[in-house]
Amino acid sequence: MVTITDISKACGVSRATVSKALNGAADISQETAKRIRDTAAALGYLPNAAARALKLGRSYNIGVLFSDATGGGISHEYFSRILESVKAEAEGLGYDITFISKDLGRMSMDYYEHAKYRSCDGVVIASADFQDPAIIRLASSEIPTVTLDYSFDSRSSILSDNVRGMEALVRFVHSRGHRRIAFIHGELTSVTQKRLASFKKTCAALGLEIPPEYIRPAVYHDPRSSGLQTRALLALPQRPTCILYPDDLSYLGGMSELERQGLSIPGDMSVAGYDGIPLSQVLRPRLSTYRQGGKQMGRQAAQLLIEQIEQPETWIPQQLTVEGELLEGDTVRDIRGE
Amino acid sequence: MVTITDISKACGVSRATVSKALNGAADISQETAKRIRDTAAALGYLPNAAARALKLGRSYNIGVLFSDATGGGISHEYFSRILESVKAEAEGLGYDITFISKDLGRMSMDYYEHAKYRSCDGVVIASADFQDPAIIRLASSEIPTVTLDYSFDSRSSILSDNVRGMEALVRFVHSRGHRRIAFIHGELTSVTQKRLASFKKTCAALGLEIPPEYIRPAVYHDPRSSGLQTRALLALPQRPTCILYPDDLSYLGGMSELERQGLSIPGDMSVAGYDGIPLSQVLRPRLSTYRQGGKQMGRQAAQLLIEQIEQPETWIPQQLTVEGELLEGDTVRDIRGE
DNA sequence: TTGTATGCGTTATCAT
DNA sequence: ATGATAACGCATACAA
Repeated sequence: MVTITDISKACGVSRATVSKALNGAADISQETAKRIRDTAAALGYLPNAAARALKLGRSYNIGVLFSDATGGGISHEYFSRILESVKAEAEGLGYDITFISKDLGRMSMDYYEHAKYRSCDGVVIASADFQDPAIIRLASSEIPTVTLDYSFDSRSSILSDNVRGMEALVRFVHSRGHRRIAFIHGELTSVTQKRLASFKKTCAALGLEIPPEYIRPAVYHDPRSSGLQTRALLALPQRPTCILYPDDLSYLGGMSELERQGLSIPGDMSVAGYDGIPLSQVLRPRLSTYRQGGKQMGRQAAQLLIEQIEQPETWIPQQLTVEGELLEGDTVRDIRGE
Repeated sequence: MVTITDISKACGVSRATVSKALNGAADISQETAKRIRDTAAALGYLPNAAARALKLGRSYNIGVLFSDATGGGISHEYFSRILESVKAEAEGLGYDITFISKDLGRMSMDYYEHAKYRSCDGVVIASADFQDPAIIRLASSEIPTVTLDYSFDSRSSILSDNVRGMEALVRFVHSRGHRRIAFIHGELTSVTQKRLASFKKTCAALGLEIPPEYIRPAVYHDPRSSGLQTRALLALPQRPTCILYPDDLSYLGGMSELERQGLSIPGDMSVAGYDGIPLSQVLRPRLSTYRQGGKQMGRQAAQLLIEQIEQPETWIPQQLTVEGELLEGDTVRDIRGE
């Protein structure tokens, strides 16, 4: 391994001089600096991140936290998109990324400890149970964090615009003549609460009376639970004409149930999802859904985090909202005039 | 930050003693060791990975390389599945994972330099252009590597069984009565060569004559190019009755083209994909395809790599083959007797 | 403009 | 069984 010591010997200068030259310090003569840089390149010198981290207390490494417990594993398209954009943005700014998890090998650590152990300069909390004490500990610590789809007090966060998204969906469905709209929602997180409130508010604004049995609880990204709720909705004396699902993946459970009962989409039942993952647009009929700007969310998260890391003095917590886009798709039938 | 120095003061012993006790050295008395461990826990001590890496030359960190140039970005289901299982297995064995890329911030590095810079103990090369000199440099270096779906000489690798997979597909299609089978293949990588050879060999074994214009080049994970090749196949005087696609995602391009021409699947044209990603089984009709054991491949890759890292003496390069599974799906029509 | 000295937190070697 | 010491590679305060 080539170190600054090797370079200093080769150049006949001290290690301090080499270090300064390599870091572009002002108090090194042009020629010396050039000579040093040239031999560094010739020797194939690479800085040692560990030594630097030890010395500086800065690792140029940011943690990314995907807790699979919530079903938000990396392999879900929505999250892998976010991961990809966080990675791209962070790398562009000179930061590597490392996954933060519980329990590394036989050491048992919580998230905060893991991040500390790796001297992460900050952590993007991309998907997690925000009630988990371990998450709260991390978000309350001195480590800079940015959360996605949840806001901790005095912390930065990137929020998908759930209120507007749900409103757009309901208005769209309504515009196609639907009046009996059911909503299968996910676990009662803050995201769900926003969507629920927006659903009710928009329905009220449109003069729709939604019977309580049209609003049903399920689990995000779990087709099975949404399938069961679909069955329950179909068993009602007065069926809805359209069902909104917690997310695109959950819709697949509903799709199976409708298939099983021989009902066609959207002929016999209109449906809509949420997320707008690529999968949804590959289905036939194309799913009506609301696309969340995952890519932009990831980028912004990385930017906000690194900004906080690099300018801690002037930093102020921010809640950024990223807008999505209605994908009309083909699963909401126009029933006006029927 | 709590360091071993703090513990040594609290316990009235030397730092060396603390270090030994914490690492379970034999030459520390039971009671001292216990006292040290207890106060370490009480003080909330965490080892510092950077210091340890600097001292030991081991980082307990492994790199994962997904070069997006090949279109194998993390957000592709096949790769995100692999990433997830590499991560899970590595973490279970006490290793963190870091993405290895070219060009971190304004430093320009190649893959090898990036891995060195972060003192990675090893690298899983999950998706890459294996002709890229930068990849070759990494795989020829002193850093332990495991490649997926490609073998470098004297290196470990995990291979999906492409020969058997293609054979299974062709035999399945043949068993349904198809004799005019077209194959749209990806770029000419070693994987493609195996699939192509297996395709031809199996066809020959079955007594099928495949005209050269039935074998067409496209690009992996690129629906567009497969769509164009589909169009070309449909324009032939003698159309095939079944088209094999480079992968499930590429099939989507073919699907669109068939839709556009008003052809039904599998009524007017039978098709099959490759990979068996979850998406393929959510489509209607369900795609006939061959599922690659991504999860197992990731696990094995991590195991093989860490084995090599931890027992460099007894290590021998291995090529492990992971078998997949035929998913019959509903896109290959039974045309026997027509 | 350059060099000297020191320490970041850890572990390994060698004394005691 | 325990401790003193040095070293890993780097950056910085300070001296020259």
